[in-house]
Amino acid sequence: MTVDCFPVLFNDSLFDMPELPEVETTKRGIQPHLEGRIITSLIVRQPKLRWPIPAELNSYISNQTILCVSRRGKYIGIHTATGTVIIHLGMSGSLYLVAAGTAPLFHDHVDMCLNNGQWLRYTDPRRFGSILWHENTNDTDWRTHTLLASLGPEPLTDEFNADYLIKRAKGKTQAIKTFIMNSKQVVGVGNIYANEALFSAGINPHTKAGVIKPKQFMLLVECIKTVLSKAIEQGGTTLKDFVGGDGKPGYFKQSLNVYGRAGEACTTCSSTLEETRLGQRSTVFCPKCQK
DNA sequence: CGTATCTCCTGCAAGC
DNA sequence: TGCTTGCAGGAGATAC
Repeated sequence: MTVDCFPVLFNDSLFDMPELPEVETTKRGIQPHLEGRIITSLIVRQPKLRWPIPAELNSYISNQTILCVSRRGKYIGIHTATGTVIIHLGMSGSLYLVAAGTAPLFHDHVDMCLNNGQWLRYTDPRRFGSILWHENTNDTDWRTHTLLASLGPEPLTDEFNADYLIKRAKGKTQAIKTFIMNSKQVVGVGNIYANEALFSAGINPHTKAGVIKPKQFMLLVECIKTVLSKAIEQGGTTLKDFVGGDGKPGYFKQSLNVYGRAGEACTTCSSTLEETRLGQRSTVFCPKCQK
């Protein structure tokens, strides 16, 4: 049996959490298997995701050729001539290719059947993800969809720089951590990487965004770019172990300095890392290194 | 308008 | 051992 499988899977026995690097890795992984293929049908076993999968989606995309696959923030777009399938992985979603007919497990909610004997399988235990449809019109593309229209810049582009962030932060009383996690300011900075970037930049997560100095913003921007691009290079990370198709566990987790290390020693100064809550999110920082 | 809180869901861990 | 409870989190919805 030939299983031309996308070689990156999450270990489903462990908690996993797609952040921007995982989404980018997923997009890169599935892209070559999808582009140019024809969608023969869509099998929906569980339509109840964050929003219902459109009931007519199968009829919209059947017999359509996949023109390209793209990413905006944590959204993946699968583009056809008539519109775009918009997929968000939520907190526990994953996408990978299986051989046609592969028996689904309980959380394998959707299969997009292709004309080459492969199915793009969507798995999502917590069902926080979404699969939506944006129909093409004359003057719009998928980025004008309600969920994408007001997204901030991509963190790894030049558009995301210190000048931009300084302007956006001016007068803001919001904590810097929740500020950079707001997708209207910049997309793709999830909880893990927000914690890590603020540690690298030496900024206390509680600091009001508006009082941060330009030089600190320059450093913060660099740290965000570095932490995200490193993770992408390494094929993404997860909260626990990340398993590649070659069977080797991921190793980026081992380079996390603060996330998941509350009560442990700071890698820089050996102080005990503290944990607090910010915006209902676990926040870990070094009280000595991050002022 | 800006900001904080609530909410969806399930798997896992801790506590009894 | 088996039950209950709490927690984790992306990001839109809701409430100030």
